[in-house]
This record gives sequence, C-alpha cells and structure tokens, in this order.
Amino acid sequence: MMETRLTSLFQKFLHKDSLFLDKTVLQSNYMPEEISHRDEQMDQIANILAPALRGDKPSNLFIYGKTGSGKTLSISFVTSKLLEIGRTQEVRLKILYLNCKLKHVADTEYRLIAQLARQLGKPIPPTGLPTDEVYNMFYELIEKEASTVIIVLDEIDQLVAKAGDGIIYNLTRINTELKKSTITLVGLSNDLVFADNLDPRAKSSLSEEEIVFPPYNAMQIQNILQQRSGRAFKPGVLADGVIAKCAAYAAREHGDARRALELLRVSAELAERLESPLVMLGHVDEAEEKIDRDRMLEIVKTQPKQFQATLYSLFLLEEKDLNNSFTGDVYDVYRDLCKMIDLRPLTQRRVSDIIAELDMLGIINAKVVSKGRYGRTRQLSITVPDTIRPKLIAILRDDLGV
DNA sequence: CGAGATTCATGTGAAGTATACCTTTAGGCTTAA
DNA sequence: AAGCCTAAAGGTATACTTCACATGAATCTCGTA
Repeated sequence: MMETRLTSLFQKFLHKDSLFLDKTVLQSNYMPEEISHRDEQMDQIANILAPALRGDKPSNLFIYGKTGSGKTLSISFVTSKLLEIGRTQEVRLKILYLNCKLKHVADTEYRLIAQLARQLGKPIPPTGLPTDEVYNMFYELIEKEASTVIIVLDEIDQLVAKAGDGIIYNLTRINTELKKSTITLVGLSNDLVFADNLDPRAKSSLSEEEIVFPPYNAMQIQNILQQRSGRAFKPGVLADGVIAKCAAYAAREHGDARRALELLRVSAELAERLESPLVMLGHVDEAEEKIDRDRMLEIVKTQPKQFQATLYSLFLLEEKDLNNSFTGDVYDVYRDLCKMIDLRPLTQRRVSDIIAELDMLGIINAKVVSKGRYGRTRQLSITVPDTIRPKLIAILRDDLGV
C-alpha cells in the first residue's frame, strides 16, 4: 500500500518536468565565469596580490563589505585565477581559505591554526597539543611549501570577537621567521567598524591595503539575477516581474545579492512543489518568509542543549510576562526547567555568557540597562517573527523533551 | 533642595577545575638470533 | 637483544565554575539655604 504510493510519488517526480535547468547556478557557492559590477574591486585585489606571481610577498589586505556584496566571490575568483596563472608560470603559490564563523572549527586561536595546518595536509588533533606546538607545526608546513602563501580569513571579525586580536599579530609575525616562504593575510569582514576596535599593531599589519565593497543597488542585483537565471531556468518559466521583485527585496536589505539569489531559487522550488508551471510573484513572498524561517529554525536546532534550554526559558517567561525579561528571571525559570528535564544546571555566570551568545546569533536582543536602585541587568526580548514562533517553540520542546 | 553616598542585581574579568584528548615513556611481552 | 604493544604519566585546550570587583542610575542621607 505504502509502497505503491511512494513509488507513484517518485514516478511522478521523475516525469514532472522541472523548472530548473541547473539549480547549482543559483547556489551561493557557484562560481560564475563573469562577475558583474565588481570590476574595480577585483582589479584592486588583483593588483595587490599580483606580486605573488613573481614570488614576492603581496601586502596584507583587508576587505570590508556587507553580506552579499561579493567579497567572498571576488576573492575566490581572483585567487583561483592567480593560481591558474601561477601554475603556468611555475610559481610556487598556495591559497588557504577559511571561514572563521564556523563554530568548533575556527573560533579559537588553536582551532584556527590547526585548521590551516590541516588544509596543508597535516592532521592535527582537536585538543591536547600546546598552541605553540601547533604554531610550530604550521610554521614547518609553510616553510616546507617554500612558496608564497595567501591566507584568506572570511568573517574575521567573528574570530577576533571570540578569540582576541593577538592571532592576527601572531600570524603576521611568523613572516619574520620564515626563510623560504611568505604569508599574506587577507581578512574579510562585514563589520565596518571592526578595525577601529582592533589593537593598533594588529590593525596596521592587517590593513596594509584596504578595499571597500559597496552594496549592490537594485539595478545591479537585477542584472545579476538576469544573467544567472538564463542558465538556471528553462526559458519562460519566470513570470513577469519576478526578478525585479527579488532584486527589490534584496536591495531593501543593503543590497544583499546572495539573498536575492536565494530568494529566486526558493521561489522556484516552491513553485515547483506546488506544480505551478510558472514562478509567480506570490511565490517570491512565500519564499521570503520561508528563508527567514528556515534560517532561524536551523540555527536554533543546531544549538547545544544548554543554549536551547536558556532560550526556551526566555520563551516561557515571555508567554506570561510580555516582553522585557531580565537575566535573573530567566535564570530562575531556567533552573526550574533544568530540574524538570533532568539537565545539569549551569551557573548564572555561564548562562549570562550564553545569553550574550544568543544575542550575537540574532535570536534574541539583549541590552544592558541600569534600573538604578534596583540594580543592573540585561533587558531581553526575542527577535523571532510571530509567524515562526510556534514552530520554533515546538522544536525546542522536542529537543529538550518537555 | 541638592550634592554626594548608598544600594541593588548582575555585568564582567581572572583564576581555578573537570573533562577529554594528546604525546611520551616505561614496563612487559614476543620474537629472532 | 631488539622490537612491539600497552598503560601510566605528564601535558594541553575547552567549557564551565568560583571568586571578586565594577557598574550606574534610582534612592537615601544630611548639610545648607
């Protein structure tokens, strides 16, 4: 019974014709062969990195730009070209790319260096070694490469926020010890004031050169979508104005091209699932909501138990007590919750840090307020749209076993 | 009445601890000469 | 005697706890007008 139903479902799926020609074109890791509206920035990057082709050390480079302004794409485009040419010229050249945002991958000094060393082909244990030891191993590896090494650190602001700016200094300092190789640091950040809070030494060494990526405007985004959709979709499956609408939505949020592409892709996926022959404007609205929802749910789902418990406590509190809970209240609820679900309660000190991290993730909003005679605390509110709140709470309940 | 002291709740920094994991080393066993 | 395996010893990073001090505006205190 079940079997035949599934079979027919799959059959139908196979025979239904897709709206897509090639969905990967719309995915964020897709590398187009032309990048529009970023010629100037790419030229700058290329100019700065070009000395690598002669075996010289390029200047360290610092790149600003909001999310979806093409930083990552441009740098990987330029570096891959650089590698390509380097190969024909027989120049020793190595590019390491690392996204510092990834939790438990590159959010401490040890893990960052370990991860870089792994990229050079040496397995490094997740813990146990002294950090200097890992530095030494990394140093040996670089030296063995005997080449110009360019290290791209994406979302470097996240790293510095968590692990301090000594890392930058340490990395650049290795250069003075290297004989046969050089290291060039390329930092990408979407926090525009990031460098201002940096240690002056770290700052001056990191931003020997600086490039700013301005956000795309609506026309440019439209143009990008136009180009990609030609490859991604079968002809004529997009209703009039779909692209314009995606572009407009994304431009509204500081010209985030990644978001625009995602919007377009998800719209089409929705249309396909609803068996619509065309992607309609309505699908874009639905997609907009779905993206936010999925992103938020994904974040919450992947948090550790203690984080979820803390968050759930805040939800519980908010249910009966409107907005604006304080740390102490949340902690009380959290304690009770822990007892209920048999979870070892953490100290308030730690929960305070967890709250700060949830704030960083953008799930909640925390503001330190002083209530005068009645102390000083954080004022907390949840920044989850009402539409996905029930679903989110359901996930928390499920994960926590409430 | 107003300046300064007090107060509260907890933010925040630093140091300490438990745990999980690493390398090194010493001891015990096997093996080959 | 040499080689190999295992377990203990000694060391580290990380997540968390403990300790202690910092914060900052509402409230209180008390001298002064």
